[in-house]
Amino acid sequence: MRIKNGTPTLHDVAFAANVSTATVSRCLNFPDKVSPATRQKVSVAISELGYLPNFGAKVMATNRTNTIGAIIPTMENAIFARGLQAFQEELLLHGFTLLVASTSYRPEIEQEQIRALVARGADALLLIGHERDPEIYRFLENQGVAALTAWAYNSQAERPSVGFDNRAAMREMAVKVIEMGHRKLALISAQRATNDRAQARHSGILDAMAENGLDPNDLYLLETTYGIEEGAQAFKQVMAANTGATAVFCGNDVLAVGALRSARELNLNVPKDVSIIGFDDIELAQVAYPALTTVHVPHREMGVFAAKALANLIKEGTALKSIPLKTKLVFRDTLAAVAP
Amino acid sequence: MRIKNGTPTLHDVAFAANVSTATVSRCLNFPDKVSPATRQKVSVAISELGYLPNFGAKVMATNRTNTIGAIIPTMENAIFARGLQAFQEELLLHGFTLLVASTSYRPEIEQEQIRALVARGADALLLIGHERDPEIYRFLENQGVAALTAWAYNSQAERPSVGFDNRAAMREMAVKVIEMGHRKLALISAQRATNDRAQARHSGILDAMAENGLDPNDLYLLETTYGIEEGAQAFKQVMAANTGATAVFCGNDVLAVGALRSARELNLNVPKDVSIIGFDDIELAQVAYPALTTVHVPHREMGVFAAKALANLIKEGTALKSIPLKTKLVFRDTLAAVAP
DNA sequence: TCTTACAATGTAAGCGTTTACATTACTGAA
DNA sequence: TTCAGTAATGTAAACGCTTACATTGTAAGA
Repeated sequence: MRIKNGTPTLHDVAFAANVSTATVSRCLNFPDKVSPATRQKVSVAISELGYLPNFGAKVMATNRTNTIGAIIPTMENAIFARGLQAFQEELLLHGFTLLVASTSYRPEIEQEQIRALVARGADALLLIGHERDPEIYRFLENQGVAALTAWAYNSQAERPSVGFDNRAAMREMAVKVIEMGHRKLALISAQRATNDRAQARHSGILDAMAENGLDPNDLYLLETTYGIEEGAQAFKQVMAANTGATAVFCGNDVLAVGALRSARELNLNVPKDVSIIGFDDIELAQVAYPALTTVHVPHREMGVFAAKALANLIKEGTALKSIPLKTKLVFRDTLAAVAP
Repeated sequence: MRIKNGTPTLHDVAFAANVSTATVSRCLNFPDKVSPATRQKVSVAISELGYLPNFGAKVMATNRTNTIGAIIPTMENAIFARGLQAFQEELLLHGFTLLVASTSYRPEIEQEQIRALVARGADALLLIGHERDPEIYRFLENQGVAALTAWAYNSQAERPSVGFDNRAAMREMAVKVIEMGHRKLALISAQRATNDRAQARHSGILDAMAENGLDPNDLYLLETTYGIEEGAQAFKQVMAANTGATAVFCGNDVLAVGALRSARELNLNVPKDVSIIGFDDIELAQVAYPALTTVHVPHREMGVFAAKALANLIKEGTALKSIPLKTKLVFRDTLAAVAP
């Protein structure tokens, strides 16, 4: 049997090294199951032929792609970009490759993408947030594809997740804000209907208000989409609404930075006239002027943990379990006590 | 023949629909080659069985994964995150999935990743920058995997790329700066040895200086790695060097924002005492205070074009060709004429 | 009515691995 | 020596799809 024409196959290597295909395969996958002499012969043949195992054949035979899919809203959001980067780096350490899809925060697209990545042979999936059609979970189960949720942790959720408690984190921040004398609050939130993190953050503020005997109506709520410009617009609306809010929470740093810009345009002094609070602690928060008070979220850590959990699941069969991560309030220059 | 046990296969569908496997396959891949009646029968069988084509078998039979790999320095850099996001979105429109790997700007890791993605069956690759070991290009050719370069365009480069002329863009900016009276310049650059974009930007400044009869020694050059902190450090060094530089170019906006922070700490007024110029025009540039003068790069556009080119190559065989994109100077608040 | 052409479908041969099982080659103990 | 036990290797059967080629069915033209 000669080398036919195109790329060399296992057979070609076996022929060249004068061994069987099984031995070559073993050399590649279980080197210590083969005698050193044979190993040597085979590796010479491999490099001489420039052999590279055929991916499809391997997948077909093992039913594994060593690929893990991640489905996130968008990489343009630094929090996901950072987490995904860490996720990918850790995956690499375990011999996995990352398949990426994005949803633009649209649930129906997410469904589609989940199916697409499963069809592409993803061995497991990383998803963002808990909330989704139960049917899709059934689908994943049927296909035998595990999914881990990130960027959200909820002790009540029955599905494994690695993340933090959005509600508790925001509550903690709100308690501080209220302690500083703020009584009229505002929240510029992301769309809560399709985003359980946004929902939780809102609830967190309400929790803190209730604890301190504030009327929930003293929180002026406004929803908008993601973006600096959107935050800027929303802030102007908040101010125009004239609710007397002295502290404006923002669902994330990007919105907060937009709000900050509007405040400057409105000639409002931050934090003297109004306090602005972000969430996430991305680079933007430090760079903004004044530097943003915000909630620090361990994005990289989340990615690393998620990758480890998924890799261990696939390689060792270690069951997924939820991992709660800690957030931290970071006080910079946009929050001050309310003037007496 | 019954459904064996686990997941249903083409055979099972064929059996259930009472047709041959070939017909089922055609229903899936060339629906119009099949009569409507059969199509109906088959699709009923498919949904009843919950059939999903086996990825490995498909790959093996077609020798295509419909997967395209991208190898970038890091997603944490907003310019790549944004471009990659656009790339992925466009890929999806063409039925491809994105495989992501990152290099942390390390050439040896890039090599590894190129091989890894090819081994993982990527139909084509997106790479950043031209400079790399010729051997790896030979490898790609042998494997029949096309590669397109992005984030760099160089009319002399023999390989196809979609991007912009870093050198010309920086030259254009430097010409403006010099016109404003700046005679002593500084550049906080990324590592040029492993980054042809950084190299080109440096050359661009030198070009402008030569055109205007400035001595190349009047450019104080400092190399550092990527990061706000790094930019801040570097700026302090530049000032400490006491070269009399009145305009400090930065290899990218992130470094520039760091420089800006240091300027504030040093009680230097930007742009009165010193001008700072960035590159990329990411969100940070608008948010920084004062807002950064920089070179706008069409990152999303680049991703979209790259995806289109690669998709057309794989589906239609359209040869890759280089696409030059335009940059734009954006003047904000960190550049001013030198005081007379 | 009989061709002819073409549309619809079926048959079966790959595609290149992995791996259970069979075989052969060694080693050390009796 | 011989034999048992183990280490090294070989044989060949999957894995589930696509597709070239063969066959059958159908409509139009003579």
